[in-house]
Amino acid sequence: MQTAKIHNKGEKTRAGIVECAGRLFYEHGYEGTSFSDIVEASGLFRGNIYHYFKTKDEILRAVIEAHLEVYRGMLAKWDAENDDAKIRMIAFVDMITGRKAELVEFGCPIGSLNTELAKDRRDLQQAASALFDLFRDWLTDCFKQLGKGAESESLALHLLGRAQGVAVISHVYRDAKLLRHETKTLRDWISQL
Amino acid sequence: MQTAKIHNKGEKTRAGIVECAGRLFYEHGYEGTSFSDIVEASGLFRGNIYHYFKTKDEILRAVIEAHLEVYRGMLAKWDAENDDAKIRMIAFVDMITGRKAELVEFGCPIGSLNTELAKDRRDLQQAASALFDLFRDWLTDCFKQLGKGAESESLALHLLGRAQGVAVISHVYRDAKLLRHETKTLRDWISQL
DNA sequence: GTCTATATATTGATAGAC
DNA sequence: GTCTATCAATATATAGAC
Repeated sequence: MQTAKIHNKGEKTRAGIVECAGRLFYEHGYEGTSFSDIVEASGLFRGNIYHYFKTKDEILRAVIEAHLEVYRGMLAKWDAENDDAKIRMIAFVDMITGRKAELVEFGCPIGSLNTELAKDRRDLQQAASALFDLFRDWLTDCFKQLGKGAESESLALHLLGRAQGVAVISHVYRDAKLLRHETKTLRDWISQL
Repeated sequence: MQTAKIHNKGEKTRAGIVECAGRLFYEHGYEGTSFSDIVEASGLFRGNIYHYFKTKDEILRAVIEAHLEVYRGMLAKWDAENDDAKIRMIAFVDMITGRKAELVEFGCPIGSLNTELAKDRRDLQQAASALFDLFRDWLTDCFKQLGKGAESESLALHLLGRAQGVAVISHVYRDAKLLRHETKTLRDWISQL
């Protein structure tokens, strides 16, 4: 277990590397980002980064952990703000619309990472799939609260898949209007559940 | 324009390279496939492959062209076999179900290629998006025949996105049952149009 | 914990004999 | 058109001075 608070310069440096690498991995892909890219973007020295992470793979695992933490916070916030499961799921869709600029330019940070890693780095993809699990489980709880019982997980995966489809097609065509239209379709689907 | 018929040994060798590289690109990604991988898998020599293609990028462009040709044939077959647009679109969904084994293991050949190239090789992604265009235009025609008029293209992109979502989520979880369930949902959606 | 220099492997690509 | 040898650049990773 890692503390959220940063106590010394080392942890701050480490967190900086993770944030920097996370952005590069998202914008250029994991294999598309070289160690030297991380060196340049972070403003640190090679040896310095290797002091905190033994391998590039380890950096990615730390990035995934950091993302998990961010998304956990997001879900907790939505849970705290709304009792109604439908409104919570709408918040999920609104998050997609709210990030449309980056989604159109770089794709879904979770989906594109998993898709890349699934090709040749199944070990890392297993770690990255935890990001999907997080939303799948949260959505499953939402559907359960709507009385969907045993089909709740199936519905959660359906909605997750729909969201991925929206992200992929909007990204391929770099079309923010298409993303807006498709998320509207998703909101309508949730409303009429 | 390229002739479909192979007339001499050179064209046969070239076609072999394209087929071989296409399979490797699909299974391991474009960047995940090295030139040496193509050399080994094809059983040819480095210089021999460079005789037919000046760069690895050129091989990918030839692979995209070859895929376009295959899919054009598929669409023509569906058009020839069925007058009803709904049945033709069901054939599209059935194709997904029929290829579920490879989709679950390697993802959608069109979607995963575009997603990878969109990150750092926008020049190549532009070429790869023609594969999406092909299905988008064909589906648009189907919706027009169903009397959907001006919203036909929007519906085509919706269905294309849904199909991508099914592929991504089934691939991430390597779950053929999930793919079957989601394609059933797609068939139902088409039926009730 | 910071910084430099370097090792080793692999990448895509080229030259040129046959 | 076939095949070998090799290049230059880049990749990740390491050793070790400070």
